[in-house]
Amino acid sequence: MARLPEYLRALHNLAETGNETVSSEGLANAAGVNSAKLRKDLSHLGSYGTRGVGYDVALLIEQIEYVLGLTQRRAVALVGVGNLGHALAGYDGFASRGFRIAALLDADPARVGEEIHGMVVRHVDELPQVAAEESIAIGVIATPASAAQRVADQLVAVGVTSILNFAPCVLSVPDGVDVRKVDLAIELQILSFHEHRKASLTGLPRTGGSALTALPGGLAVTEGQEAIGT
Amino acid sequence: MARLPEYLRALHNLAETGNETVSSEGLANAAGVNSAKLRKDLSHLGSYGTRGVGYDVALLIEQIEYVLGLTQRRAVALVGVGNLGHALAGYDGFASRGFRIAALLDADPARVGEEIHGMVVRHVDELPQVAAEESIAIGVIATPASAAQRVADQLVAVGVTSILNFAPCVLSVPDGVDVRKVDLAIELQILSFHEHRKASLTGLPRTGGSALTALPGGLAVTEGQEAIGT
DNA sequence: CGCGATTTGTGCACGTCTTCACAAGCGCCT
DNA sequence: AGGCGCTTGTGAAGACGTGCACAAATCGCG
Ligand SMILES: NC(=O)c1ccc[n+]([C@@H]2O[C@H](COP(=O)([O-])OP(=O)(O)OC[C@H]3O[C@@H](n4cnc5c(N)ncnc54)[C@H](O)[C@@H]3O)[C@@H](O)[C@H]2O)c1
Ligand SMILES: NC(=O)c1ccc[n+]([C@@H]2O[C@H](COP(=O)([O-])OP(=O)(O)OC[C@H]3O[C@@H](n4cnc5c(N)ncnc54)[C@H](O)[C@@H]3O)[C@@H](O)[C@H]2O)c1
Repeated sequence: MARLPEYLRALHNLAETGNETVSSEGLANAAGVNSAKLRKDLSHLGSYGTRGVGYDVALLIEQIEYVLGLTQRRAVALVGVGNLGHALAGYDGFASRGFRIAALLDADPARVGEEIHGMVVRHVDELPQVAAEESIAIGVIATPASAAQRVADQLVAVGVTSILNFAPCVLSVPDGVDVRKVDLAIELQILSFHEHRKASLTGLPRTGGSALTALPGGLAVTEGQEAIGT
Repeated sequence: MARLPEYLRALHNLAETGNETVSSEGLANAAGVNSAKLRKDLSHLGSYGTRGVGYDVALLIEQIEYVLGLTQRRAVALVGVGNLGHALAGYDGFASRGFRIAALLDADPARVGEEIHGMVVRHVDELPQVAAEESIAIGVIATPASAAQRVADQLVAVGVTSILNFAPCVLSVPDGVDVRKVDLAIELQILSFHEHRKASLTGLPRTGGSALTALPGGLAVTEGQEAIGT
């Protein structure tokens, strides 16, 4: 499930504060989900809880990390060392979560050779060599949208089967290749939508709203963390 | 729906390439979704298509932008002008998608006063004044996780009801406040999970796998763009 | 004017996810 | 040893999202 990483982070926090065990309710709170949901999720990866006690934090971390494939530190290739790429290259959250930036790549000759956080930027056409040197598990695309598809093709060509795409466009990849997208503008627009909806509700409490704003049941925006109680 | 922004982007692309109308299938392809799903989505905001012809691109853009509340350019306050904050501040995708960075805020005195892309960084404690100057619609948190909850509280205190959180932690906010989270590590871990699963399947084709890797029906990871055909 | 090609809008069925509620199990205390 | 409180694991029901398949509607053309 997509919630496993969330649980993992919460578990690490708990481990740091000295907790040995945690109840489903406690962990659910820390991860911001329903406790029944959490129990069902965990039950899917086997039974690692003790009734009356809870889950062993260390054991659970181990199990989740195994399921997520974090037992091996995966190599990440970052393509596009611009505005965003610089920030990503300097992000320590990679290393602390089981990943390692193995290469920085860019197409701009002016950028190639530049050293960022101890890593030298190489040209994107060197991708085959980079992949030969060490197995790239994940490719991160931080180029403009116009170049994203081409970069994706290059990544796929050297055997990368997982891509994280920051460019605002859809990528076409062969079967067996996973693509996940992070699009800032989409997130903002979803928030804007909610703002608009909230404004319509408070502003015109009785008109019923147009068919556009007051949709039947409200437009469901999936995956939202949405208004966790105080 | 959360897919509306995706449609909107595809529509803008189509408009730029001179298309007047688009069929549900065409737009679905451009947005990477099923055509039936797209039609159902669009039908929820009223009927703006013409049978036998398709949808009027310009009209549809207008309608979606209205639903998303993009008719007014919303002001965004960015809190935490560090590594990531700098990249965000320089991102032109804000402006081109209906948003405007109205303020840059940070707690570090060394950062306050710094000028980034024509905007001067102000202290986070000036948030009330900033909010008074102009109505902040959305707050973006790009601070370390340890400060995120505090910043969220400050944002809520000045009336912000939509928050985009880049810090890897769950935020507690009152009812009526929407929070969306972008967590890079989670995205990578989901990809890692798929990598692990793929490796298990090809490596041990017949063992059936442990209960951990070969879950019944496979673990569903929602929202994935996942392997769109060539 | 009528007909066929095309495309939308939607009823329906199916699978998935979510949540409640509770029995079964475990540990602790007496 | 037994009882009691707490917590897990799960069955069942409901809500929800998805996709198929088709009727209704529109346009262009003869
Ligand atoms: N800056 C942000 O905060 C931000 C936020 C969200 C999404 N994005 C998206 O991330 C992408 C990058 O944004 P940015 O602000 O860093 O842009 P940028 O222009 O600063 O950087 C893009 C980099 O990609 C390189 N590049 C171009 N074509 C390439 C190719 N074919 N192969 C390899 N490298 C290539 C360029 O040389 C440049 O260094 C854009 O698609 C943008 O929409 C940016
Ligand atoms: N850098 C990345 O690529 C990246 C990617 C994903 C997520 N993140 C997350 O984004 C957040 C920021 O990352 P970063 O690399 O920019 O870190 P950073 O340390 O470079 O920047 C953090 C900034 O927040 C400021 N800050 C600290 N406390 C504050 C407060 N109470 N109020 C206002 N400002 C405050 C600091 O002064 C600093 O300027 C972190 O939570 C990180 O996990 C970063």
